[in-house]
Formats: sequence, structure tokens, C-alpha cells
Amino acid sequence: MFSNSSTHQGLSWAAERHRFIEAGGNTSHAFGLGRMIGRAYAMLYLATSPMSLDEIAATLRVSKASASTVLRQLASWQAVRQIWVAGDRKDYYEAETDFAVILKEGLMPGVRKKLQTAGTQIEKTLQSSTQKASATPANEEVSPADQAEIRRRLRSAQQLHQRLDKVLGSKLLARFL
Amino acid sequence: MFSNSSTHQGLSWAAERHRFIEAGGNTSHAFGLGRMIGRAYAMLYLATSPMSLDEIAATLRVSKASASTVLRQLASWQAVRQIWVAGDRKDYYEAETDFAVILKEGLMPGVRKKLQTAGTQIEKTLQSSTQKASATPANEEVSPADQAEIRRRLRSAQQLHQRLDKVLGSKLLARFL
DNA sequence: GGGAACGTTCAAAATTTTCTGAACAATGTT
DNA sequence: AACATTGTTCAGAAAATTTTGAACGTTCCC
Repeated sequence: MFSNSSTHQGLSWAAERHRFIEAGGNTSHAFGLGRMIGRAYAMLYLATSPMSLDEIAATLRVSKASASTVLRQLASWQAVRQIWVAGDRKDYYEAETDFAVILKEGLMPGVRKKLQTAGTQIEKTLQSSTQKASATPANEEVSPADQAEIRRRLRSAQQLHQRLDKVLGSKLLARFL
Repeated sequence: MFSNSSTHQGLSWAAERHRFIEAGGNTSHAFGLGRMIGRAYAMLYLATSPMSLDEIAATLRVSKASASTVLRQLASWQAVRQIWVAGDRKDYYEAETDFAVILKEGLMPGVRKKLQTAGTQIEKTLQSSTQKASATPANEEVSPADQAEIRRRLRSAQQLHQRLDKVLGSKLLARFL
């Protein structure tokens, strides 16, 4: 009578896996990494044996092109390992289940690079703001008091940047995960 | 002869400010927060007196509608304070320059909520995976060994989630900023 | 009350990002 | 050599996000 496979309260495993995958997608999306990344990783995280590109694409209902792209992204973050099976031309993938590795080796460098870009700009602006003191055109400009305040702020931003970078680079963080 | 205001190497302050603002936009964008957020905050960060909505919109070359939206977002993160000037109907805004406040009061709750969503799903899937042991339809399904492995992984994910949430909630973090 | 000055909301437009199918390169098979 | 299989790339399509202009609600002033 019931076409549904599980007879009472619980959802079927297939359905639950699907929810897990979508939740993974939502999470990665919420953190600005794109929805596919999380979906693909979540799927492999629940897979007990390596999956081929085709299987992955089919499971996620996505083109092979998308799968290829997202897997290479995940691999570049060490979130996924590529497995070669002897006598099989397909590429197989499995999830790295050690989050410490992914965060430390994969994600952190990217985060630090982004912060570095910001830090460089702060530095430049700070320089411009100090040098300006003498080179200001008679033109209507920023008052000396305001200049001082701006420099104070920029230095404070710089300080935060440095502290943050240091913390992210320290193994203290790695030990926490 | 030279229309440019600064005579040698340095860029004009206006130009440098522009670069700073755009860099702010790029940074917030890189972290998945949208480009406007960073632009607006960066601008106010360099402003030594509160700015009205119109001034902000004009400086960022953006509609008043956008400015209104982005400022409310920033205000909800405590990244910006609203200032009322007596006898002036305009709203004025100034940047919160204390990053600890912004991170702790503004950004962190959002991050934790996102993590919470993920955590809830892990919990659900874990439950489904344990309950399933008995309720599995005779159907082709996951082997007991694989089930055990999946549960192991889910518990590990749950553990990470809990540790992360704890760290983010602790004032230890706040003290670092 | 009529009108001006502001900020907000929302449907639609503009833009950016993501996804796909087709073409291709590389490798193996018959 | 011709063909199959597999993964990648890329221009264009599709989808999601952001931005806007116009309509609206308030508040204040005359």
C-alpha cells in the first residue's frame, strides 16, 4: 500500500542523504563558497568508497562539466583526494575526512591571501595619508586633526590585520581542530 | 599645467580614498558579504564626521535605495551607528571603529547561526543513520560496516561543530581582537 | 490642508555568477 | 587507423544576486 520504503517515522536513508547534501550546499553557500562545493563534499563525505566523476555528476544531478570543476576546486583545497584504480581510466574521488587538514592546508591559505590583499591596501593608504601632510595642495582638504584621526584608525586596522594573520598562521589554531 | 592636484609620486587623497573604498568592497565580497557592505564601511571608516544617507549614496555613486539597505545591514551588525542631529531630519551615520565590537556583537552571531543550521542537520542525519539499522527495508542498502563508518564520520563532524561553536562563543576569541 | 524633505519598500532591470552542451585533447581498444 | 571513453575548456544559456527608479508613508513646515 505504501510506496515509501520506511514504514514509520524515519525518512529513508536516500532521502536523508539528500537532505544532508543540500544542507552541505547551503552551508558552503552561506559562507560564500558556492553551493556546489558543499554539495559535492557532503556527498563524498557520506560515501564509503571512491566515486567516479560520472557517478558524482549523476548523484548531484549536474553536468559532468560542473562536477569536474567543483572537484578540482575541492582537490585544490585538499578536501578531496583523487584515487587511481589500476586498469581503469576513470578518476575516482574520496573525501578527506580530517577537517584539520582541509582547514589548515586547504582553506586557510586562501583566507590569509584575502586578508593580505586588504592589509596591503591599508598600508598604502596609510602611507598616502602620512606623505600627504606635506604635499597637500592648497585646495580644500582634510584638516590636520582629521588627518591624525584617520591615521589613528588606519593603524588600528593594520594592527587587527597583523594580529589576525598571526593567529591564523599559528599552529595554535590547528591544534584546536 | 597639471590638473592633477599632487605634484609628485603620491596619489591625491581623494584617489587614495577611492582605492581604499574599492579594496574594502573587494574584501567583503571575497568573504561572501557582498561588495557594497565593504565599500560603505570603508568609506565611513575614513570619514571623520557622520555622513547623511544622501552624502553616502553620492560618494559611493549608488542609489539612495542601495545606500539605505546597506546601511541597515551594517547597523544590524553594529558596524555603523546612527546619529541624530537635533533639528535635522536626516539620518547620519558613523562607523564603529572598534572591530572587537563588530566581530563579537555583529558578525559572530550570524556565523554561529549558520554553523548551528549545519549542526542540526548533522544531528538529524546521525539519528537517521542509527535508527535505520533496524528499520531498513530489505531493499539493497548500505552494509553494516559502511553504516558504522558513516556514523563514525558524522560523529567526527559533530565534534568539530561543537568545538568550533564553543571557541567562537568563548570570550577567549574576543580577547584576541 | 498642501507641500517639501526623507527614508523605505518592492517590482523590474542590470549585472554577476553558475551551469551546461558541444568541441576538443588525450589515452586506450578493436 | 578508426573508434570509444574520459576529463577539460569555453562560449553562451540559465539562474541568482544586486541595483535601481518610482511609489509610498512619515514628519515637519508654511
